[in-house]
Amino acid sequence: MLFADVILPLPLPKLLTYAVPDEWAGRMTAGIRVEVTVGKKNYTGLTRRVHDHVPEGYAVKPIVALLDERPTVNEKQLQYWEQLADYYLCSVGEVMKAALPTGLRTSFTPLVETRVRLHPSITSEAQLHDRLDTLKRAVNQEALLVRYLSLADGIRFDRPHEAPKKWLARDASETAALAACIKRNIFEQVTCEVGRLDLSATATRELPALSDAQQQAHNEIAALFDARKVALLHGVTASGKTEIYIHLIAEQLRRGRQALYLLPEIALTTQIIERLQSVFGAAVGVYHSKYNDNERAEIYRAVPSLYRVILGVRSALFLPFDNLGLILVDEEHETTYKQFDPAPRYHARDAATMLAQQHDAAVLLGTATPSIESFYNACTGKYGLVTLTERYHRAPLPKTEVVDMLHARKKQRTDGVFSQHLLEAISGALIRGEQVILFQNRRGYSPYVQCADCGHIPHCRQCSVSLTCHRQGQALVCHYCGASQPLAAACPECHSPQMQTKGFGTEKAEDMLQIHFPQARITRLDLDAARTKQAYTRILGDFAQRRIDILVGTQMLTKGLDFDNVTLVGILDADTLLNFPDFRAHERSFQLMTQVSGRAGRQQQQGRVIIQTAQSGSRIIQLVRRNDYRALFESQLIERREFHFPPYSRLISITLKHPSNDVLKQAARQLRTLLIPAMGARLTGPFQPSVQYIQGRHLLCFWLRLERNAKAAGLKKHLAEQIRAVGKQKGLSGVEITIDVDPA
DNA sequence: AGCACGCCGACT
DNA sequence: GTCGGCGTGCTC
Repeated sequence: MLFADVILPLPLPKLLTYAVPDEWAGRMTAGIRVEVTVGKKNYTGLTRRVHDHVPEGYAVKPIVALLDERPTVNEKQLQYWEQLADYYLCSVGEVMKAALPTGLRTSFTPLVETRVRLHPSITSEAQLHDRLDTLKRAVNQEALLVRYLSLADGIRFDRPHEAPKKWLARDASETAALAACIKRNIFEQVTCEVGRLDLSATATRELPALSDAQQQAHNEIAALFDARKVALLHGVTASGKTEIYIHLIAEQLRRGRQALYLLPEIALTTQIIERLQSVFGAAVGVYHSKYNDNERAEIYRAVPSLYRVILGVRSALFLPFDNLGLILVDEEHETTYKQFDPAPRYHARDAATMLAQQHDAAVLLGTATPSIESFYNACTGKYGLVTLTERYHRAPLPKTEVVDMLHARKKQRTDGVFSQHLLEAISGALIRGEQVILFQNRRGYSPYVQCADCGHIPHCRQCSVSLTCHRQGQALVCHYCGASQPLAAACPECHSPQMQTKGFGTEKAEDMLQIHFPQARITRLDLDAARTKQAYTRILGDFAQRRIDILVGTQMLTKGLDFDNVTLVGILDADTLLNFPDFRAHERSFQLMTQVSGRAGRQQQQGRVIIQTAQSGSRIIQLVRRNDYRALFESQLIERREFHFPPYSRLISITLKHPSNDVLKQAARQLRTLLIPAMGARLTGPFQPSVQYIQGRHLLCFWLRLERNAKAAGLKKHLAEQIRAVGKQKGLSGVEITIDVDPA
């Protein structure tokens, strides 16, 4: 008698065991999708281990159905899932949910097409002519046959050409004629499975030539790969990292190995897809959250057989690679690589190094602004560092100017949110026919509204945040729960009609800009303007085609887009970045400002960056101005060491949520009591996060700082057990506790 | 995650 | 006296 331990898409702490019916015993191995019953419901699960240990203490249920002939998930993948579940403190089932495309967990429907072919009773030219003669004056039917023959491009009677019905019969009369032909046994109809994948790309270009600097960097990277080291490529913006990537990928393909090229969600544009396809043709597969369930399932299936290069977002790490030789993590510093909401809360950069170890594959992290963690790893010798200090084609780095907004306001050298200095620079650029990018890291019209008479600020009913004003005061929106309401004309407290918008977001900036430059073509690029992928692509396309003069947007603008006519970048309000309540605020603001600055400047002309801030003396602002990453790194290290933050500790954040503040506090006290004996000073909290309740639930947080050594694994296991124990206590079962290992 | 079980308040 | 609220526990 055989049994199988099955991974299920449920938050269960362990696997469930099912009996394998004898008829399937021969085919049963790990990694096979099965349908099983849990309680009263059926789920698609995945076999992990097949064994003959008879389970005791419960009645074993049989596997209901076998969904695969051969494993859908290979042994390497299964081990990878377990490694991630261990590291990120979640169940293997939760990893499976992230890893297996939904299309493979539900019924996956292949795309079918009705096709038409010559009836099998027609086996020779003579018979075809006989059948044609029976048509007599049915001109439509005859025309159809002629079209079929031209589509077929020559007849083979043993294996007649199958023409898609939609190509043959394009309107009602042709459809009627086709039906008549089928009735006359001239044609027969067949249903065919067709793929959804577009495999039409062809390689049209040779490998790009590398400059001396690129070649040098390439050679250093190759040497690090030989030494089995992760390479960190620190290259200034527009230093031509992509050409190096293409060469490294080509080398893997020559060795018969696969390459995975990871990008943050938003940077996966047609620009980069086309660039890779032009060199590698149909060997390039793209894996993206914008594809639907069925398309993703097909790409998954095509990875071992068809694709040699995968360009994808973080979930592409879970594709069934059989011979992975290289993982590129571009824009390594991007926080969107960290999955936040459902578990597994994994970081694609770190998960990539784990995957690479398993495949003995090389890893290259690329960025203009390395994360403190990665640069630290490079400095301590864990990673190897490769630096590109000059821009491609020797284009100069942009010149950065800082406008002290406090001073400018005093001297009346401002107009609304703009300094005269910035307005003059924009004006100059427009006159010269050059394009401008303006960055404001806040969407909406204004971050809050306030009554001029009583000072009242409308807040969200469910979350402890002020409501953001959108569409020039047409709506008040909560950025945490999404709730939206119209902005009342009068103050809800004192009925004064003086509700004023305070501060500014991208919408207000766009409006005010249009007043200053009525002739200019101005467009906004933020989450609201680019709700769909089409809208996003259209705006970028219009900007690239110079149909837009000024682009105003949030960090969406910063993601590695290259436009060759942008000479001016304005950062409208650096203060919102600098004052963010987070230990990474300075690192982040340096990254954002540097990345957005990198959009300025074209091939031979130096670009210009203007930063507006009330904190012109801020060290971070000075470092951005000098483009001094090293100094940023050194200063951050001092802070991180003092407060025991990463890279000097492994940080785990624990968040408790509950509608009742009292229940929440009790749960937090309990958890602290349970953890303190083993954790001691490693545990801090509970403390209130900057947003105290979200969607009607109060929040409390803990921080756990673990040593960067082997002891961490034991403590992590202990943490998970104690959290489960809190959930089992009477009255506390409703408290939701989430663990975030290495929070972004 | 779902689902059943069970212990308390408001109804015919 | 019963209906149904959701807190609790289990799923193989």
